[in-house]
Amino acid sequence: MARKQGSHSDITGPRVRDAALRLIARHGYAAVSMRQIAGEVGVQAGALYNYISDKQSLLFELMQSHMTELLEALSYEDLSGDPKRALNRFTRFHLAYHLPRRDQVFVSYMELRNLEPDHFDQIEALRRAYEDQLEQILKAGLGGGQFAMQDTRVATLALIALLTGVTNWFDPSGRLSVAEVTAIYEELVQKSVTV
Amino acid sequence: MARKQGSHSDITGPRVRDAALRLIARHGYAAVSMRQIAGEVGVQAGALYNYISDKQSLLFELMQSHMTELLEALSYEDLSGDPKRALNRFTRFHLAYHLPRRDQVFVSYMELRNLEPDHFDQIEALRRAYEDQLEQILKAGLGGGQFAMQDTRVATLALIALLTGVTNWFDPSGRLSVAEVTAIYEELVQKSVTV
DNA sequence: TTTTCAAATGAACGCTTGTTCAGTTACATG
DNA sequence: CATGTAACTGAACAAGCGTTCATTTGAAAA
Repeated sequence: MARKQGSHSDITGPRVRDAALRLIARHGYAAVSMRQIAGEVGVQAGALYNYISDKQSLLFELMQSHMTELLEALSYEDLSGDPKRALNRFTRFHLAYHLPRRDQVFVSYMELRNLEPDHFDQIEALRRAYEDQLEQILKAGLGGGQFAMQDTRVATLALIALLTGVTNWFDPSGRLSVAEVTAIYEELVQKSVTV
Repeated sequence: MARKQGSHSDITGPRVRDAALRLIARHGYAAVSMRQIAGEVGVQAGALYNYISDKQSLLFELMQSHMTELLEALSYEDLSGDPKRALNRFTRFHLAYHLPRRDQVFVSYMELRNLEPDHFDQIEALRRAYEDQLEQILKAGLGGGQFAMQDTRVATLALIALLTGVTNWFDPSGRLSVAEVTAIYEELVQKSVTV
């Protein structure tokens, strides 16, 4: 067989990335074979190479697109003005963006060690840019007297770990809704740095 | 060659686990081969099977011993009495125990998905027991009026994520000492749940 | 209807994987 | 000094790996 109906390149391409993302999130980059990804898509392994250059690039592109899309989405948020309001906005944004994208988050945070050095550096730079946005808020609040903390950099990393950790346990069909979880995290975050 | 000097079984055994722990923490379970572990120890791959039954059991035993030792160490802490003091003690314990054991933490938190179902269940039960100790403190403080939070379970998971995240960035030769980092985290944790 | 070519197959490539095991070595014991 | 055996080697196994490529397919264009 070759292609079965119509033109496929604009359909199969995204399907390859979707399948790879899901499988890698579940089993890890090294544990997932190209043949598994191909099987999920419904093609032979060789066909994947019409859409990716190699396995390593596939991983990098998944992580890179997650990070750039995250940063772009954040850029639409208004984080100026009152630091308390900005911190709440950041918290809400982070949860709203990450909770529906648990596979992306998993891959982006767990597979860093499987990136080649220069791919790693690129992802790290994007992550750092994201963290810096939060740190700016904390610095503003510290300078303005609304916040109190011993170290804005450590507080930034601590709060991002706290916020991102939600993806490890949140169950959309569980006890709590996204709105309820968001309210809980908002309070924890707010209080942890407030005077 | 066979053995080179003296009896080795009580030396090589721990060396196998040490090498496996370090390599798996760096590269991931699926990415590390038995030959790499053997090479690190200085033996051939076949010799590993004098000390482990198979690769999967090796991973499980690494994670299990980390979790049981963690729980045993925690059992020596006095977490009764004033919830505020107990929470500070828990925070200090968590950091003091985890910071010098970054490889164990990495493996225990990242390789859960590579465990077979019943191994996974056993590790999850141990983790849950650890989390429950923190939740008891939060519940006591909530009942006693020292703490305020919307949900003790979510707060527990959030605080553990915050505390464990430190292992991802802490650098013993970096800007901050363990004592300084501990002080920073103590304040963040304390404030996040205080009335 | 014929031509064209994107999209896929499926076999093959050299290499690595976890694991087993007969054989070898060197130490401890009698 | 001889013997037993713990500790290890090194080869082998079948299976799977990422990747390449000549070939086939079938729908769209002429």
